[in-house]
Amino acid sequence: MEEDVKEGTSDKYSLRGRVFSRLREDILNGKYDEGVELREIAIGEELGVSRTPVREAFRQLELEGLIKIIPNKGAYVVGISDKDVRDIYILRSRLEGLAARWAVDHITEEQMEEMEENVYLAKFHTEKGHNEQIFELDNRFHELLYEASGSKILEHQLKDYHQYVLRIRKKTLASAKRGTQSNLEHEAILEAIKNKNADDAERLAHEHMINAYKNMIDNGLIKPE
Amino acid sequence: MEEDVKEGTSDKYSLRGRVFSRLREDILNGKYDEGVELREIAIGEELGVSRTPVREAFRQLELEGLIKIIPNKGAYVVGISDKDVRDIYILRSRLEGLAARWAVDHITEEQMEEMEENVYLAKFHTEKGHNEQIFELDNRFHELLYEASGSKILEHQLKDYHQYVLRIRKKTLASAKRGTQSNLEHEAILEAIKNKNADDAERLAHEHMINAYKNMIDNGLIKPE
DNA sequence: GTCAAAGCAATTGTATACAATAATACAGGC
DNA sequence: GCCTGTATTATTGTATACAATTGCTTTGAC
Repeated sequence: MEEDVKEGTSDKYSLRGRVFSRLREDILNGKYDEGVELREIAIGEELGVSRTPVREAFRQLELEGLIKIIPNKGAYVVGISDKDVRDIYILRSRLEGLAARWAVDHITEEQMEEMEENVYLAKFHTEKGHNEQIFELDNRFHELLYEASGSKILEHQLKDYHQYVLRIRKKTLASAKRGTQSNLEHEAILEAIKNKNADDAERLAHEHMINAYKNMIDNGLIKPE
Repeated sequence: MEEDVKEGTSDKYSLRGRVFSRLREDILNGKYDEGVELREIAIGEELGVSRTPVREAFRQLELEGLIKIIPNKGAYVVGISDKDVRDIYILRSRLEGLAARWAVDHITEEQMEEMEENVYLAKFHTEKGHNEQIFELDNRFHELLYEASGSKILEHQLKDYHQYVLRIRKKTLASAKRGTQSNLEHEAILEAIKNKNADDAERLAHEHMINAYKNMIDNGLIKPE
C-alpha cells in the first residue's frame, strides 16, 4: 500500500490527513469488519489526536462510501463486498478502455517514455519474482494510463477505483502466471497507443481488465456472481 | 435544484449538512467564480454557524473536487470547465449504457411501475411546458435507472455525475424540442428494459447521453472540444 | 412478570479557545 | 533605491468545553 494516491487529500502532514489515510487503508485492508462502529474518541486516542481531525476524516470517508454515518448515532464500516469488487472491475474495464483510447491523442513524450521503462522493468522483476516491485510497477502503469488520458475527471475516477480494490489486486499479482500475462497485456496496450491505434488500445485495455477479473474468479479470490 | 440527492450526506437537518448542501448548490449554480477563496469565518457568519461545521463541509467539498484546499492557506473554488462537462457526458454515455443493461435483470416491479408513470407524466408536462416538473421527472428517471441497475457502486457514481452537471442540464431541458425528444428516448429505454433486451437497452441509453451531449453543443451551452 | 416511563450514561453535534502557519508590511543595512 | 530579516496580522489547524440526542437501565405501577 505505502503511498496515498488521492490527489485532493494529499496533505499527509496534517493530523486530519493522516487520520484519513490511515483509516482508509485500514478499512481497505480489512482491519475493520463490516458493520463495526468507529468511535471518534477511540480512534482519536489510538492515533493520538483529538476528535476534531477524526470527525473531518469521517466525513470524507462517508463521502467515499467507506463508512456510513447515522446522525447522532455513530459511524459504521461499510466494507467492500465481492459484488462491489466485481462491479468495479466491469466499470473499470469500460473506463480503462476509454482512458486508453484518449491516451492515444493525449499522451506526452515523458509519459510514453516512463511507460516503456515501466514495461521493461516489470519484465525483469517478474522473472525474479519480486512481488513488491511488480505491484508498484503495475500500480504505476495504470496511473500513467489514467494521467495520459488527458481527462482530470476520468483520471480521478479510475484512481479511486484502483485504490478501492487494492487488497485484492495485491493477491492477484502475486500469482506468477498472472504477473507474466499481465505484463504482456501492458506491452500490447503500450504498442497500440504508440501506433496511434485507438480502437486496439481501447479493446486491449478493456480485455486486460476482463482478464484480471477472470483471474480473480478462477483463483477463488472472489466468488463469481 | 431543491433536493439533495446524495444519499451519503442526506442529514440535511444538521448544520454541517446544511452548509454542505448550500455551498455545493452555490458552487454548481455559479454563485462563486472559479478561484474565489472561501473563508471559514465568512461562510460561517453568512449561514449563522461556527467554523466547525463549515470546516467539515469544506473537507467533503474538497473530496468532490468542487474546492481545493491548500493546507494552512485557504479553500478555493475549482469550478467545472467545459472540458469537464464534455468528459462527464462521455463517461456517462458508457456507464448509463451499463446501468440500462444491468437494469434488464435487476429492475423491481415497483421501479418499473414508477418508471412507466414517470414517462407518462413527463409527456403531459412537456406539452404544457412545465419546466420545473420536466426537470424533476428527468432527474428521477435517471435516478431510477441507476437504482434499477442493482449496483451500489454504479448508482453512487452516476448520481455523482448527474449532480455535477446539474446547472447545464437545467438549461438543456428548457428547450422544448430537446424535452420532447428526451421523453421519446426515455420511453424507448423503458421499452427495451421491459422487453428484457439488454443490447437495445444499453445502446439506447448510450445514445440518449450522446444526443444530450450533442444538443448542448448545438445550442452553444458548452464549447465543442 | 410485564410494560412503560423517567433518569442516567455514553456518544455525537457545535461553539469557542488556543496554537501554528503563512502573507504582508515595515525597518534597517548596504 | 533595493534587498533582507523581523514583527505583525490574518487565517487555518487542533484541542477542549458545552449542548443535544440516543439508548439503556432502572424503577414503579398494574
